[in-house]
Amino acid sequence: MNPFIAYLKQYYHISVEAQQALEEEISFQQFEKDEFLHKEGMVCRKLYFIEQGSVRGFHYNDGREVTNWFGLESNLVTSFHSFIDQQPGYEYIQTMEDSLIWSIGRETLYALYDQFPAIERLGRITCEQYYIRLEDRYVNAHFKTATERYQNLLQIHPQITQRVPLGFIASYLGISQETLSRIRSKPI
Amino acid sequence: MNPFIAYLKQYYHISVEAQQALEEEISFQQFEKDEFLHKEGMVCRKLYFIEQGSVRGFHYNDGREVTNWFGLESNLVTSFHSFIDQQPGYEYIQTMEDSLIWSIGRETLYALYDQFPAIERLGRITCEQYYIRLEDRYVNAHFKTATERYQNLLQIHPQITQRVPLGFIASYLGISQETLSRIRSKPI
DNA sequence: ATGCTTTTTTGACAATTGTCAAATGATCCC
DNA sequence: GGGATCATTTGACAATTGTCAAAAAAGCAT
Repeated sequence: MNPFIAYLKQYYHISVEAQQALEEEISFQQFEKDEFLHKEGMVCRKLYFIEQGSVRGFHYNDGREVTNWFGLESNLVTSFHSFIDQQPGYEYIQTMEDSLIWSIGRETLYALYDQFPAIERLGRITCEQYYIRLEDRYVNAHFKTATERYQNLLQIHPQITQRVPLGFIASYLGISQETLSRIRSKPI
Repeated sequence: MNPFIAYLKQYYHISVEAQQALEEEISFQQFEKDEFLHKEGMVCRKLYFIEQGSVRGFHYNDGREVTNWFGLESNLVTSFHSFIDQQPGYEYIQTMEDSLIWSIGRETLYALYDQFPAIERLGRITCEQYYIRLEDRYVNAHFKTATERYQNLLQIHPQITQRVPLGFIASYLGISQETLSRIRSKPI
């Protein structure tokens, strides 16, 4: 089965018809490392599903790149604010490795919401689940020390340090690269 | 019109039938300052709408209270993680002022989702909008300096310093009360 | 392998913020 | 009104983290 559909079905069961309709509307693309899925100033029209590989969302803050989130295998990603309100945003989405990625257009998705309440339910449920994740991320980022945040990240994504440059991770954790390097070299 | 319903209708138009069904299911309650809407270890079964007053969400971190969010007039609030997954959580919700608050039960809301796709759409849309707010909050909290975060808060909620103790605000901003006091006393 | 580029580490110092303690100011309640 | 409680400010110092600069290590292409 299509991995995107299989992923969605974890959250809520949908009818064969709804599933077929979805399947017809999603498209597949291969990306090389460092390609952009989305850029600042654009309106984001697609919701992506990472089958394999990894991407990051980042923006510029006082001329510096700030990595805001990572998307690994089996993650839905989009430039959320831009996608929902169909406004240009400040965010970039870029692959960090060669990646296999599925996507569905916003217009298409919304048409499916009209046609199949079960698909809209899926939309609601995944949004809720991603809200919870973001909230956890927020609490972790905002109220824990840099060392705790790093250890937390290692627990959730043990492979991440093998796959993602230190600078991106430091930026994601909200600390300088030098500080992260020192945290890593410190004895436990 | 009921202020809760009026608030929801900003996001998406619903039929008179759906509106009546909603109206029958919501209930009203007055709370005094410092009352709890929800406590750690409980499963949160209600979604609240603040007509007047203010509440905060907080939890304990190493024995210290940490204020995670504020809810003022015309805000939907709940202990999100607990409400969605119906699991006990670590969060408290407490009023900060005498408050007028509407609520709807989770079971009831989900029954309405089954009956009226338009209400489920409303659920999806509000979740999306609250996701966006949380993302903004995340970026602001994580990648800006304490002074910038404070000024940002003043811009969004100018009245907040008149209504909320400094300690809560400091905790919300992720800094110590003393640091916030010094930021405030500093010349612009 | 060799050089070239990128990434990571290290050092020295400065800036920011936290902590503890005490003083001041505000509010509540009887 | 006055004492108790709570909230805010201030000071001194310590801890954490950032910044800049340079060195070391790792990765990549030819």
